Amino acid sequence: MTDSRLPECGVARFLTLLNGPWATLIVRELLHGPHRFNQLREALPGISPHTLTSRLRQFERHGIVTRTTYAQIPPRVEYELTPLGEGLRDVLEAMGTWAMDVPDPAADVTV
Amino acid sequence: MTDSRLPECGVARFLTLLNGPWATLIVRELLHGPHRFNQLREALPGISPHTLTSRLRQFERHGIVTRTTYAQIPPRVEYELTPLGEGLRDVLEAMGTWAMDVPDPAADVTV
DNA sequence: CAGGATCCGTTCGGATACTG
DNA sequence: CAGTATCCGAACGGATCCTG
Repeated sequence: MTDSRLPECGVARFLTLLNGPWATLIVRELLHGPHRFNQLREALPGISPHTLTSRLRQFERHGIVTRTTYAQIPPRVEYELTPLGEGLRDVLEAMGTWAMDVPDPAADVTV
Repeated sequence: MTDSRLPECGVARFLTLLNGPWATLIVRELLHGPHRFNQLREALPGISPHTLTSRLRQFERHGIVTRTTYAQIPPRVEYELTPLGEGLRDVLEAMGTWAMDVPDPAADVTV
């Protein structure tokens, strides 16, 4: 579908910005404050460095997070939400509270 | 990652319920009222019947939409949001309004 | 410690053709 | 009209190894 899906729709834009299952999870973690790379890895069990880097870089490009490097040995890099990224707090909260009200259908074979 | 990602987190649950780029778009369309199958197809340029059926069926299982069949020729089937699905209105709106405030970075090669 | 490079598997979705 | 069946391609993510 490339990206031709209803561009006038904010929801579609949101999905482009936070695509992939890990995106929102990472943001959610950053809502707790600045994190270092490995801090995020520990907070997100199962995520690979590849994926984490990928999402983080994308967030940078969109101005959702900032990357701060401290020139020291060993290296230290911190990721922090920008005010724009902070704005996601209410959105993620809305998503979360809604989802928790959905009963569990138990079986979910999907497709 | 299967599904072992922070089950206690509502956001993760949300992503499981509305997975895939089309999911939220379909719900958004249904917020305008009941739709027939082909009505949704027309409203969502580019979606394939395969995908649409897949998402719709998933929504049914989760109690987000209802499927009503009218025994007539030609067949007539209507999809409608349940009260649970209606609850997504505020969530999608929050997503949309946030996303529209994000400036366009122009280049977005992703990964 | 932070992350780039590769290779590969899974999933989601598109295309097409065919039914009740 | 409203799907279903099949095949296939693209994207996202995991695993592993290596580097500044």
